[in-house]
Amino acid sequence: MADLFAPLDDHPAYRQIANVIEQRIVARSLRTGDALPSETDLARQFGVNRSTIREAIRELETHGLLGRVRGEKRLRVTRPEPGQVSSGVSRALALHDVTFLELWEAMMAIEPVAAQYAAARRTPAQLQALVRTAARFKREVDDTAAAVSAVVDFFTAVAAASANQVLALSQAPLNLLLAPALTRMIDRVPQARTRILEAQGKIAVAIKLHRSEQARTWMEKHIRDFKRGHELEALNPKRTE
Amino acid sequence: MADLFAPLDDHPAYRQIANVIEQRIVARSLRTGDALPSETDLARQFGVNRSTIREAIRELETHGLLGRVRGEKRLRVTRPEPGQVSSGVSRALALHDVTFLELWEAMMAIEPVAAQYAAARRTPAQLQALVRTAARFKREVDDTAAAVSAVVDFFTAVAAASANQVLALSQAPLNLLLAPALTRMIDRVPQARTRILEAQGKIAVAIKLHRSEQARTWMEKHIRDFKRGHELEALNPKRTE
DNA sequence: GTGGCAAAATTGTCCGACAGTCCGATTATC
DNA sequence: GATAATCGGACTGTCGGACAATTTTGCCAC
Repeated sequence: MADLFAPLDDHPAYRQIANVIEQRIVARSLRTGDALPSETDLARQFGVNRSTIREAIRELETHGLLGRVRGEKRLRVTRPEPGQVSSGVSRALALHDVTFLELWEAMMAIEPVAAQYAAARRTPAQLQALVRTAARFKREVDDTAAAVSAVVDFFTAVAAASANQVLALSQAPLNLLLAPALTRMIDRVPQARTRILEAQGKIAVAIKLHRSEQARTWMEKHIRDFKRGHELEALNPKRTE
Repeated sequence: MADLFAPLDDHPAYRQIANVIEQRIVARSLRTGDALPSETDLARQFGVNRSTIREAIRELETHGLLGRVRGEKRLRVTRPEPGQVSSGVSRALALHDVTFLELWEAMMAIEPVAAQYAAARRTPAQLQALVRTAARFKREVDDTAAAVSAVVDFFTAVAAASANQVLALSQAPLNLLLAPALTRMIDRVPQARTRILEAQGKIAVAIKLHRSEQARTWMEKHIRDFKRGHELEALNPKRTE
């Protein structure tokens, strides 16, 4: 049964101010790139102290709605960068103790589709970027950290080539979660590196040739391999050294 | 070619402090539910002014890492709530002007899979919640706002029943973007309401009976309908009244 | 142990201040 | 005339202190 009265929570001034400015930004009344008035000026306009304004600004800054270009002093309205947003999401997921299986299922849902659209729509530049990360993996295959980073970048490149911001932004957080899991796995499962190398090659070719179906299928196999690898890793004893 | 020197960016004190505290939280050295020291105490520990601490805290608060239970004064370590996180993501996507097609493709990737796992793993309680939102849609089918909200909640309920936090969190932002698009569509495409009603029924039954494949298939049809509806809407003239 | 109460602590907000730095305009230089 | 050096103003980051409102705590009586 719903209560008759909702508890009223008084928002402190800094939050109210943050909300007001946020609404202006979302409503495009403040547009991307616009410079914000100075803190002193804002304090005057809102009729509060500068300290209060600063707290409000911090809020918007961490949301990625405000930022400053390097070396500049004044804040400007910014569009939240995918990297910033996704790192927040993956931190949240990490704190919720997501299992590898949960991560894997989500990857299985998203990555193949991204690959499929990437094959259909990639630009030459995107293809090139993708091929380069694949080459990087091949080159640095023995340096675990570099190899893992290359794998992650490969996924990112595929998502970027999909020309779908929603997919790309849904996919980005998965990468950050994948990295640690993959690091463990790649060291303990000998065949992992070869399989990844092969899969990346097949996927890259499919995307190059605009073969949507093949790109999706190979990406599916690729991801499925991760699960196999993870299961194998669980069986193998830790390397003790 | 790479520059010889990278630009050095000095992080202001409030950001450094925020980072330190954040790391402690992520590393579980500060655990969920723990109360944070008072601002004065933190200022002493970090050797900075209380104002600086406050700015740092605002940062962590908006990330959802700190929060306070209603009516309490002291801050405690909190796990970022999915709702909070996803609203940030969808705001970011909105500011990036995602198209309906992008949204649709992402839904098409995620929702059917969520339905599939929901059918496999839903608890009785989750099923009940899901059935209730379906019933709510049926009941309020003529109130556009309420109907749209019910549709969104139906998706949320399915994702929750999938027992996969990653999928659920990937799916949540899509809802917030779907709502406005759906509102326009449902008013202009007469058959939309009936189709949604039918699809929700089929999906609910499939999930009830643990029929994974059926759940996924029906969800696919359901989502596909959205695209059809969107195309029809584009053809139809706006209702002028 | 429980309830009640006064004292201490804490948060939200304000005020004023100052060093370091960025920006724009003015002036000096080639 | 174009460019380089210079200067003052504006702005941010940080500091110190202050105060009301409210929460938390410690204590006492029951």
